Amino acid sequence: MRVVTGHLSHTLRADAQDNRERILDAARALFAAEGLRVPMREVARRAGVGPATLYRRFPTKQELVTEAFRDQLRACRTIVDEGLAHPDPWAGFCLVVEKTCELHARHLGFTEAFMAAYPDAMDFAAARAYSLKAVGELARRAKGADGLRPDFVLDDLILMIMANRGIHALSTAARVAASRRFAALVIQAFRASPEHAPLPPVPRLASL
Amino acid sequence: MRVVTGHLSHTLRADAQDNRERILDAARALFAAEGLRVPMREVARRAGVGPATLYRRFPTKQELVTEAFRDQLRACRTIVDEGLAHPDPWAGFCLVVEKTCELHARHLGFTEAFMAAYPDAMDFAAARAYSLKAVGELARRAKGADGLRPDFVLDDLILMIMANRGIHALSTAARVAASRRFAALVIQAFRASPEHAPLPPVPRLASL
DNA sequence: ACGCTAACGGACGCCCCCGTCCGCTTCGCC
DNA sequence: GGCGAAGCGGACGGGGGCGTCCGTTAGCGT
Repeated sequence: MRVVTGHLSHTLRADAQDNRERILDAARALFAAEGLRVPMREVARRAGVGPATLYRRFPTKQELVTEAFRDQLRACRTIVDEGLAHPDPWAGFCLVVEKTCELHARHLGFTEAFMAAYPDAMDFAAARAYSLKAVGELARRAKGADGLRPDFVLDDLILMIMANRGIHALSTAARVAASRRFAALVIQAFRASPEHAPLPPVPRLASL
Repeated sequence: MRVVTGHLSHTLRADAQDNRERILDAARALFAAEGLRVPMREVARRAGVGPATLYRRFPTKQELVTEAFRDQLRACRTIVDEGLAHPDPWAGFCLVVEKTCELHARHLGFTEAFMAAYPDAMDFAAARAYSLKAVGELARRAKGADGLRPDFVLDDLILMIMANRGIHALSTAARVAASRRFAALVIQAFRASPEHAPLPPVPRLASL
C-alpha cells in the first residue's frame, strides 16, 4: 500500500516515468493546437499509451491540464513581473499586453484553463489573481499623459484576453501573427488620447 | 390564410406551419444564447415537437441555421448600407463597427455561422462578401486625418469580429454590454493618430 | 360526417466519448 | 536469475447525440 503524499512525490518506475512525460508532451501539443476539448483518448493515442495508463497518471482532465500548462502558468507570472520591473510603466504595460496575447495565442487551451474552464482549479485561480493584482498596480502607475488612458479598468484586460481567444485561425503560426496585430491595436486603444469619447461601462467580468 | 414562407413550393398544413414557427423560435433563442453547438434534439424539445418533425422541416442543421438567422443576415446588409449612406464616412464606419459588434454579441451562433462554421452555406458567404466589399469602400472613404488610420485593412474587421466572438459572458446582457465597450475600444484603435507605430502584418484571414 | 393523407413522435441502431476492471507483461530489487 | 509488485492496455458497460423508420393521430377537403 503506497501512501500518496499529497504531491505524489513517490518515485515512479522508469518506464512509467517515461510514459508520463510522453503523455504530457502529447497533451501540451494537442491542448495548445486544438484547445481543451480534445478527447482524453486522443492524448493517449498520440502518447502511444492505452487509456488506462493516462487515467492512472491523471485521474481527471483537470489534473492533466494543470500539469501540462505549468510552464505557461509560470510564464504568466514572469510576464507581469517583467512589466512591473520595467523603468517606464507604460512600456511595461505594453509589454504585458503583447506577451500575454502571444502566450495565449500559442497555447489555445491555456486560455480556457486560465479563464473559466475549471472553476475549482486553484493553481489557475491563484495565478490569475496574482497577475490581475500586479497588472492593477502597473496600470495605476502607467496612467497619465502619453501613457495609459485614465478610464482603463482591470476588466478591460480580461476583456482583451477573452477577445484574443476569439481568434481561432487555422494554423498556430497564423493565430500568433493575428494576435500580434491584435495586441498592437489593443495598445493603441488603451493609450491615452485627448480625443477619446467616454467608454461605455464594462460589466463585472472577473470576480478577481 | 396560409402564407408559405419564401420559396417552399408546397403549402404546409396549419399545424405543421405552426410547428415550423415554434421550431424556428426555439432555434433562434438557443442559437443566440448558446451558439450553434446545441443539439438538434434540444431545439426540438424546446419547440415541443419530436425529433422527426424537426428533421422533416430542416433535414440538415445548416438549413435550420440559415433560416433561423435570416433576419440577422438582412441586418448585416442594412448595417453596412446605413454606414455607406452616412454623410461622414468615418462616422459611418464607427456605426458599422458598433452595430456589427452588437449584432454578433446578441446572437452568439450567428457569428459562427457567418464566419466559418458552414463553408458551403451560400447565403452566409454571399452576405459576408457583400458586407466586406461595402466596408472596403467605406474604409477607403473614411481614411485620412481625423478618420480611419491609413494602414487599416479589411482583415482587421475580420479580426475584430473574431475577437468579439471571444467574449463569452454568462448572460446575453453582460455580453452585449462588454461588446459595446469592446467596440468603443476598437474604434479608438482604428482611429488615425499621429503617434501610432506601424502595425505588425496581418495574415490572410478571409479569402473574401 | 367521413375518409384520405399529411403530419406527428416514440423508438431504433449507429457511433463516439467516458471512466473502470482485469489478465498479462516487464521492471527492478535481492 | 528469479520473484513480487508496479505497470500496462484491451475490453466493457454507460451515456448521449445523430438521423431514420413506422404505427398512430388529426387536419381538411368534399
